Amino acid sequence: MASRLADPRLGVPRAGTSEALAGAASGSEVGPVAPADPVIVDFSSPNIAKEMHVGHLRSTIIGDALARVLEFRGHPVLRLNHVGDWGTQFGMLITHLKQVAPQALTTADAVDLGDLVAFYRQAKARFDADEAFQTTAREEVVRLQSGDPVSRRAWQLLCEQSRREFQAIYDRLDIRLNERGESFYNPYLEAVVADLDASGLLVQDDGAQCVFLEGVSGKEGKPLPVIVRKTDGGFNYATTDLAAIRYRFADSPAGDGARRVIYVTDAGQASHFAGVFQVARRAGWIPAGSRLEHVPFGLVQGEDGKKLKTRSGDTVRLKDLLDEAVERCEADLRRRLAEEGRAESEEFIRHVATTVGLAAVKYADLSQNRTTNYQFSFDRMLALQGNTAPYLLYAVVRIAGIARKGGDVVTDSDQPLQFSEPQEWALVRQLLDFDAVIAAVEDELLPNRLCAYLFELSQVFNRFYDQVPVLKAPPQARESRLALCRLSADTLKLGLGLLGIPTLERM
RNA sequence: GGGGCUGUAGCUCAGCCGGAUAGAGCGACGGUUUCCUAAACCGUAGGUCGUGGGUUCGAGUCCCGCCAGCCCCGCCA
Repeated sequence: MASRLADPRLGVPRAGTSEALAGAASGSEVGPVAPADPVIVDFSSPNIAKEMHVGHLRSTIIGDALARVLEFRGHPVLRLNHVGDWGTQFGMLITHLKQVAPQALTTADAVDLGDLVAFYRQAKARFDADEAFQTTAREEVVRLQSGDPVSRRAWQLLCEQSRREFQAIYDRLDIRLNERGESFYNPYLEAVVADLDASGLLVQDDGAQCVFLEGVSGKEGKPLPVIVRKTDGGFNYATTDLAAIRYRFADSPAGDGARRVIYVTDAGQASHFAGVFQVARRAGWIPAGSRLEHVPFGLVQGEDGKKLKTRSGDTVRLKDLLDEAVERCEADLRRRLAEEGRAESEEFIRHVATTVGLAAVKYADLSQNRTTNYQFSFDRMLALQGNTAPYLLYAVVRIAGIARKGGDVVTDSDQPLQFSEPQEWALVRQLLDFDAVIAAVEDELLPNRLCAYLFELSQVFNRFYDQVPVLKAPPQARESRLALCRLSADTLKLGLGLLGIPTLERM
């Protein structure tokens, strides 16, 4: 306990160092310290010219939390936003815009993202219905991919427009990401196919170039192919994903030199990644001892158990969803303040509502085992009791209240800590589990384990708070209890921080 | 047709790679406030772990069959 109080890392060893000794001294059993291998977390990944929706929310929140945990453990983490900024869709969109809104392709800010989404929809409809349009669109893709300046400029404008919109969301959620879209891998696609050919994996089938998968059979018992070059000579997303894997594991400067690559996408892509991973492995692109992992998550469903939609049947925009969470939170806070006769500044109310609202959205998502579908409910996530963000944040607030009224805790007190009550021991036991939980999350990539731990910690703390006096305790017990409070607060703040959730002093 | 995921209390979910009487929250019912924010705490009721077999000293957990829901399956990403 004493060593934890003096340790800003709360007993979690940093990978690749000998801090495991410190962990052992405090009685933890984290096991051998992993080397500080470079890790890539590929997450969020929205598509240009489309709006972010709840599907991106899960990837963004889970990916960010995993990246934070891995960073905290001492790994150099590259957070990659593999945005959909390449491919047939741009042929469609640019062709359509050239005809109906050419200014959008030459002038910045001529259209906003909402317009783009509408244009995209129109373009897609024409593409599906009109063969001539389809041909023109495909030609446009070829022009873009071969670097035609007019196409290139149009593409850049579209990307910038979308990028600003995405960034607003990321800023709001405090998410750091490096954009490296599909287009980045364009120069490597030829080499990928050449490599596969050289290793004898490439097979010409039905006009397309494929690699046939081992152990996976499709219709009529034929092996399932991964198509890396289409009949028309173009590449597709599998080629891009392969190029990305190859680049990410390749040593610098021709690559990222990663030793663990993590993809946070919906579970629907599981078989796609399984196929692509197998091809990459057989091509010899994955160094021995490296980990290549798909971190799948389930669908976000409405309370009816179906895919989440607005009342009018549209997909829910992420921005609207976050707004509503904050608005509901603010309304609830104002009602509560009125009931309690508390007067708080507008700034306080806005700050608390924003923090709690966004925390609730994040926590609701992270606290579930990601592999299952997840039922989205404002009422449940904003509930003040139960396994929710407000409950955890409230525990932190209670401790802050003690600190305000009880002064500072002496960090290097000569007095040995003394505990007598079962509630104290329960809290001690829970606090000492923190490092093992972090190690488990690092290994299993399941943020809900950390959530469950923090919820239990809050419960144990609330019991302690309710049943054991702190400030009114006799001097020696008081010091020990204040130390428990401080370590509880530190653990909650650090743990929530690793989930991307900031805490409050008052709420 | 092939493959994947899921099925645990009325509801939403845990259950950490088999180990003791299956856990939590919500909801229901009943309590607690001259005291550090009651956004809390305490208690009661509620489950043949989808189903049928098998492996094991021991299965919610592993294997097989079946049923139900969702998702994926050659040139979209």
